[in-house]
Amino acid sequence: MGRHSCCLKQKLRKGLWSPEEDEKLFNYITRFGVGCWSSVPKQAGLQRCGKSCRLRWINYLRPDLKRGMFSQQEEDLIISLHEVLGNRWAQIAAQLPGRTDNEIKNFWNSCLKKKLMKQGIDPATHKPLVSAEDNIIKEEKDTIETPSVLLPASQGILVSSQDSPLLVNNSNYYDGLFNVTETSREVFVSKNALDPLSSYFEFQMGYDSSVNPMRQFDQNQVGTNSSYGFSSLPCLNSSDHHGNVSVAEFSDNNSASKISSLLKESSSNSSGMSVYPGAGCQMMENAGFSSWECDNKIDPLLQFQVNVVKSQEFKTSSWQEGQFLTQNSIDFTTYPLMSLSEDLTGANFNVFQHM
DNA sequence: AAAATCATCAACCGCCAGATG
DNA sequence: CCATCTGGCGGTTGATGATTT
Repeated sequence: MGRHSCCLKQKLRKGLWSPEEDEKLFNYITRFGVGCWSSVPKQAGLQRCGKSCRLRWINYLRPDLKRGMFSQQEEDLIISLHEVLGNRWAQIAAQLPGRTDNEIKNFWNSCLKKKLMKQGIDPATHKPLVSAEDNIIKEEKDTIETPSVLLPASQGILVSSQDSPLLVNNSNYYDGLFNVTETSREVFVSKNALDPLSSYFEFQMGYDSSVNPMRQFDQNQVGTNSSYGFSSLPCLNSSDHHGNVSVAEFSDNNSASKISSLLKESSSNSSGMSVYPGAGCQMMENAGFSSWECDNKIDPLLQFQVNVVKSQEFKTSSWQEGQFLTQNSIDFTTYPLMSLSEDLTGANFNVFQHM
C-alpha cells in the first residue's frame, strides 16, 4: 500500500543522482519530452523509478529553475502566502517563478520558521506567540469573526486575513488598469511586515525594483542570456537576500550539482523550452500571467488573484517584449542535445577550475 | 586538530485523487 | 463499480558541509 509499483521493482538505484544519470535524464526529456514518467527510466536507460526521475527533473534539472538564495521579496511573499495557504507548498511555489515546492518547504523549515520564532511569531499561526489557553480563546473568537472577504475589484479589495485586514480601497490601487501610484507605494511600504497579500502585490507588480525578484530575474537570467524562450534560465550569478549578485551558486561542491549547473548553462544558449510537462499551469504563472483556473478553483487567495490579474488585462506589453510568452509545447528542435560527458571533458570544465 | 553540534537540502516515503481498463 | 496505475503532494530522513566547542 502506498508504494508505487515501479518502486517495487528490484535493483532500482536510490540516493543521490550521479552526473551520468542527470545527463541521461536530461537528454531524454529534452529529446522526447515528458509523457509517462513510469516509462522514462527504461527508455532513458536509468535504474530509477519513474517517480524519482520526475522529482529529479522538477526539482533540479528543468531549465527554468531559479537557483540561489531567496530574495527578501520572495521571503516576504512566502511568509504572506503561508499565512493564507498554510503548508500548501505546491500552491506557494506556484507564486514564485523558478522555485520548487521542495525548495520553499526546505527554506521554510530551515530558515523562515526560526526567523519568525525569533520575532515572537508563531510560524504555524502567524500570530504572536501566546500561551495555549490564550490560543484556544482566540481561536474561538476567530471562528466567529471575519472570514476572508473578496469584493469586486471595482469596489476596492478587502482582504481579511483573520486579525490583520488589509483594505485596498481606492483608485490608487485599482483604477481599472491597476495602476500603482505613489500613494499606493507609500501604503505598501508602510505595510505590516506580515500583512498577507500585500507582499504578494509587491511581488506580482514588481513595484520595488531595487529588490524585486523579477528585476533580479531580468538581470540574472535575461541579462546574461541573449535568447530566452521562457523564464529563469540558468546563470552563474545569483542574488542574496539583499539583491547582491554573487557567484555563490557554484559554491556547491556536489559534483552532480556542478554538472547540472553546467548543463543548464549550456542549455541556456538556445532555450526554446517553454513548458515542461507536468508543471501544470505554472508556466503561465512564470510568464507573469496567471492561469489559476487550471488548478485552483475555490481558494480565496487564488480567486482574489484571478480577479486582480484579469482586471489588469495583464498589461502585458513589456512582458511580451521580453518574450515571456506562454507556449504550449516544447520546441525541442532548438534545444541542445549535448553530451554532458563531452562538456565535462571539454572546455566547459574550466568553469570548475575557477571555483 | 578533532569531536560535537548545527544547518541545509536532495531525495525518499506514504498517502491521496484522478484516470483508465 | 472495482482494481490498478500514475502523478502529485506534504512530511520526513539522512548525507553533507559548516560552525562551534
